[in-house]
Amino acid sequence: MDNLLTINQISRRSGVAASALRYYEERGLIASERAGSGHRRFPRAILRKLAFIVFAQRLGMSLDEIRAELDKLPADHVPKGRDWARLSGPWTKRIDERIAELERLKAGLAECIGCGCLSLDRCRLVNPADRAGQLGPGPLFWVGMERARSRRGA
Amino acid sequence: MDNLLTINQISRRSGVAASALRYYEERGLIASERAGSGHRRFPRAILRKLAFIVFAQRLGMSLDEIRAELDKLPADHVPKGRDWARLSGPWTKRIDERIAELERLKAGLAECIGCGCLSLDRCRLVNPADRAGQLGPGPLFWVGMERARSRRGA
DNA sequence: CTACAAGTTCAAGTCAACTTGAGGTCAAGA
DNA sequence: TCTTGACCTCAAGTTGACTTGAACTTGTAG
Repeated sequence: MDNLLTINQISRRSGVAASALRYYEERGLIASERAGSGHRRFPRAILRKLAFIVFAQRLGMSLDEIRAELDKLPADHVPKGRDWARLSGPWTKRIDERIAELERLKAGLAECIGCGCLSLDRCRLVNPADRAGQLGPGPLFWVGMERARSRRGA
Repeated sequence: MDNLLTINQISRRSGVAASALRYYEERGLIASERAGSGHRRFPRAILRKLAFIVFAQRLGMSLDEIRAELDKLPADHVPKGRDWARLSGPWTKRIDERIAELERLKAGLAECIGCGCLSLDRCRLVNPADRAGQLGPGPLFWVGMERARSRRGA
């Protein structure tokens, strides 16, 4: 009934800490109205947005990236299924890439390490065409690679 | 021929920054002898160890975990293929879990978000049985979850 | 002999995503 | 009236994996 929820109600329902919610607001991922007292009031639809944020994080996206995605949502109405689907459609590719890397690593457990060829400069497994040209500062692997890629805008 | 390499030689051959190598040594992941000058000299076998470290990092392991694994290597001889294999064997499970999660997330892109059911408290996709009981400080997702799990020793 | 590159140590800085703490406001109940 | 509890802001702290900078030493080439 009550369409506006307090920060702790949202926190409980979403599993996201109140401090994190404030942080998300500060970073522009979510917005809130204010009660007369200055307390935040969130529309129920924020829960769906939070679900999206959590989801995207599990895919390894940074908050900046997520904000950019959320900015694509229509401002004139509460986003519906098709709006969300438009955002998340392209992610399938991302997930597939990640799965592919894992499969490669898994294969390497049997092949590469087992057979004894494991060597940084020769092994196609450990050095899959991108370790040579380092990106940002320091070795950025795994999720790190993802982040570096997006920080540079690719 | 020369069996001992300088830190920059190792850095070049491994793609791991010299500063990172010093850091790894400080953290006990690798060891070095010293030349009369006080400069580090690494045996060539260190390259294999570094390959392992890089590999493990791409699997989302922390340096502490990796060190623990490396400590299981025999001290009485340069580790061979079977030694490495014994370490990395159990990881297949880990990788499979990760792949499974990705598959689940991928399925959710079509199902959950598309159909409009996306909701933190109801969705089996976003809330796969562990978001309720939070672990460490703050939301630890994705790799974060992995780390948290191991930090707590499970 | 003098550069200069390559190495050393140690302390401090970086980044993301939060958390924690101090200090303050406000409304409702005993 | 007093207290409790929920909320606020703002600054500073946390974690992991490094990087960067300052100040210094060594080995080698010209």
